[in-house]
Amino acid sequence: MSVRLDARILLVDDDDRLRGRLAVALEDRGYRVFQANCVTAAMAVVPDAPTHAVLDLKMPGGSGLTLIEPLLVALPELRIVVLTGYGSIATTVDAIRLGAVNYLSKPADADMVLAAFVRGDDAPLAEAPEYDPPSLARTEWEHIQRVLDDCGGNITKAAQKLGLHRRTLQRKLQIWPPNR
Amino acid sequence: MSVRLDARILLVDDDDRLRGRLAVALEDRGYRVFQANCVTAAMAVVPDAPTHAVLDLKMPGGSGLTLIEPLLVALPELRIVVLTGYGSIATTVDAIRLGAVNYLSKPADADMVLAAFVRGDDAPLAEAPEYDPPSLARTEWEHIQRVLDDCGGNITKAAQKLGLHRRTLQRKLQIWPPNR
DNA sequence: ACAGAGCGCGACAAAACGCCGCAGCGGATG
DNA sequence: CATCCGCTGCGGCGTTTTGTCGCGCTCTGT
Repeated sequence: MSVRLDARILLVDDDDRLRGRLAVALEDRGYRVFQANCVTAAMAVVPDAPTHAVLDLKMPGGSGLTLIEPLLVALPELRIVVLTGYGSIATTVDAIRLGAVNYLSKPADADMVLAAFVRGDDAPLAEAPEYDPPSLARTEWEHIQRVLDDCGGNITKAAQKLGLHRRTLQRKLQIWPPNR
Repeated sequence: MSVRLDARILLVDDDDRLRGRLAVALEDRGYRVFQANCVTAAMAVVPDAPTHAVLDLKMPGGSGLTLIEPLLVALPELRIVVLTGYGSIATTVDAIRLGAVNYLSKPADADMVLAAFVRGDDAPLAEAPEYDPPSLARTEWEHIQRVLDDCGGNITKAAQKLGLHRRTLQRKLQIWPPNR
């Protein structure tokens, strides 16, 4: 199952570059895309009747969580996916309870976004315990990727947010890309 | 806001020790507690009309996720919290969509469980995502704690699941406990 | 009583890390 | 245009952390 081609997708993210990249990728796949960089701009797109929406959580004008309810009131059929820098259980709970169909952590490409919409479409799987604890190296890698993305690829900032030396982050990134 | 004292709490977990500890702690606080160690045993408690439930995800007889729907059909007012070894965004999404009110990662004590029920009671917060990226050391520590708990405190098993040496885990645990 | 599994810990080499400095490279700023 | 500023990539070096052995101890079960 996949997202139907006549879907109209609304992207809400204050990061112009990331949002732009995602928009292009989705348009390349044949979808109609609307963009907004803040909460108010997002509500202004309502008349265009989007069928799907990607909401960033961390925006200057307010969290994407606050958008979910009004959007669903205006467009009850809207399928919302929440996108955030580093996934947290707490915000996941809030997002889903508010009516989002899925939750993604950055970095997320177009295919991941579309897959997230789909998972919301079909019946809940309600299983797949997939219980192998992720290795320490794996969680470290994922967290580094998230923070790096959150810093817009700025290694220096990411390093200090992660609490390690710039040189060390540099070396980790140099050694690890093979796993990706 | 807190859980009312006449609540009847159902605990479903195959780990007898953990479940037992939680049961005692909840009973000490004055709550009526029912226990079950598998899916079928849990359904057998339905006639006792529990008002709240804590479901473990990883059980031999099947995932706690599969319990959510039938439990809610039988007891529509039931407030369900899902408890799991290491929190995953994917299972959180499934759990909440299936009707759970919250999601917890082990180790979780009685107060955390009760708080989780409450968060399900009041209106969704939908704000304050507290956006400070957790340091690498912090996420490492939390993940280690989860896996360690999942291995029942067995350092040897936890070490190999984490992909590092037993001696190394031992040293990390020796240096860090102050943070806990 | 004995085998098996874990734990705690010492020792030493290998690997990773913190830290300094230097050169190159765009983007502002005057 | 010259200049400053912040970021990157990289080499080197001393320090810290890991990996890997091995030993003795305790606990559990048949």
